[in-house]
Amino acid sequence: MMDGVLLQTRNALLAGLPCVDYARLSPHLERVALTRGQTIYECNVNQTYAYFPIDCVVSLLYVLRNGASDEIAMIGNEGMVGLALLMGGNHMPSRAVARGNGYALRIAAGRLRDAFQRAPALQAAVLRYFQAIVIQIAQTAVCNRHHTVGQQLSRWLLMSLDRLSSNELSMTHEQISAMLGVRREGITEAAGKLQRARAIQYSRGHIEVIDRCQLEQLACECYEVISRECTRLLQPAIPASRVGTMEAVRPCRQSGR
Amino acid sequence: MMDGVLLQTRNALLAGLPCVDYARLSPHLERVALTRGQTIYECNVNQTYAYFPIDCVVSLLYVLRNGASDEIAMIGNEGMVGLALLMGGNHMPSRAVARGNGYALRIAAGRLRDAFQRAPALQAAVLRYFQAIVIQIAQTAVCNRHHTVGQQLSRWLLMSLDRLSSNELSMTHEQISAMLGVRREGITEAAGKLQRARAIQYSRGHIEVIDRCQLEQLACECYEVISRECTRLLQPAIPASRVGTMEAVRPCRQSGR
DNA sequence: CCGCTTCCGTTCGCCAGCGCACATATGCCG
DNA sequence: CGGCATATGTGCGCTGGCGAACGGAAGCGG
Repeated sequence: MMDGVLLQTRNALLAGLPCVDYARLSPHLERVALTRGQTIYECNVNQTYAYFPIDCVVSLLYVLRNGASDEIAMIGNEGMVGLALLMGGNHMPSRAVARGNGYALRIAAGRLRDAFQRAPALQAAVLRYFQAIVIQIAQTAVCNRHHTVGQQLSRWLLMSLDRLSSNELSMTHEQISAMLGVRREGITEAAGKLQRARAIQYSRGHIEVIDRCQLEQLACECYEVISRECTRLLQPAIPASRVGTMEAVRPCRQSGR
Repeated sequence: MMDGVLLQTRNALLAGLPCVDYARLSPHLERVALTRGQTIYECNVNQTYAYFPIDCVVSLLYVLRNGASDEIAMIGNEGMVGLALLMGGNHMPSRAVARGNGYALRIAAGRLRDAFQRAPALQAAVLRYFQAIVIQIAQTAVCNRHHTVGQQLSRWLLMSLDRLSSNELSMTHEQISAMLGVRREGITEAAGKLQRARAIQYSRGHIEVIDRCQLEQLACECYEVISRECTRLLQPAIPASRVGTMEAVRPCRQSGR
């Protein structure tokens, strides 16, 4: 429990809270290990805990009747998993899955609801984050409709990178295809192009991004929008005294609109 | 202003509030006319008023750089327009457009924020509604990826019907195509099939649904999910004393999951 | 070192939807 | 009633992505 304090500041949402609010939550936060592929929430099942990822990414996945799936949002240490629990719906028609091994801080639903009511800064931060998620989902919808697999893959890689501390990720083409809701072959082809363009490099479930800027060129405008809105909505909530705890979250891009 | 009370109860979100909270808002609500095609919020511009539709539908539209567009959510008298204003982001990268002539109640941003903080029931209702919107957007994303234009058109018609008091709507194929993010010809073809199947009937910008059940058969599972979650999330907030004011909102379907 | 599983590469036929072009048809307005 | 803008119908070639099938290749465990 001693390392709890250190760990909590690694989640940007928590790190951005004023000390007083943070202190209110702190005793109820519990560090838990998440394992690759672990289902955190099942579809339409009440969410009993909320999770604040520290060093792993969680995907919100829609699964259709015919087995097809589609990632609608990804959550890293910039946010939290379990919004339905604060919104009052208690559950969602989507599944939450950990995309890698790592840790998260979890808190019981009731405790969090309580804090949400009493701590205005927490409420504000969560609501702003929630808006960021909405924008992410909406942009995904648009992207699904209008952009090619190659563009979507680029966007997805960039978004993943923003939520990881390294520029390497462990996912097979098969797994990525389930996220983007396309065929495995489609990913193989698109990834092949990116590799030939020396933007990425991969082998048997390990992908490394070696030219991030090129990836940004190849991605559609969706990435830029999501990225911009995400920083806009998360930044202001973080007091100056706490900056420096979330380097990994900040994307490297610098372009205007 | 005398008819204000009557009108307010025609918006389900307001109708569901306890009298005390409703009374707090009431003096600040102002009836405004919305005209077909009117832009209520422009992209990335601060939202200064929130709107509670009474007898018209508002679309949230994403517009891409190349001019393509895509409806990500539709809002009728079951909800409100202007969530970004309560979420703290103040604006969204999408546009809000009125889809027909009608009325809405509007309230200044500050007043609503104030009430949101002081009236727990309002807060709860809005948050639950917000979750319903999220689900709608997410399902749209999935639908965009996996389903045919015909299925999507059926879903879209059903969703529109649920938000109108009649089973007739004024939209050209061209306009619908902008909503679904497809070609006009695609809509013409899909609508033609629906008409030949005697599910709908249309002519020059007027579409009438004549066999709703068939439409439900032809739509993808997305409609069912959105519809179910929408009623789940809106229903419980409405005290028994107020029921009967929102017949038009309730869809006619009866199937289980 | 061998065999097996998993992952990636590639091909082929197919089709939904695109973009374009143009042919009607219908209501509206003068 | 006649012209005109708008709405709808239809055809054509094209392409991105699908589904299925199969071959090679890299790791892993025995």
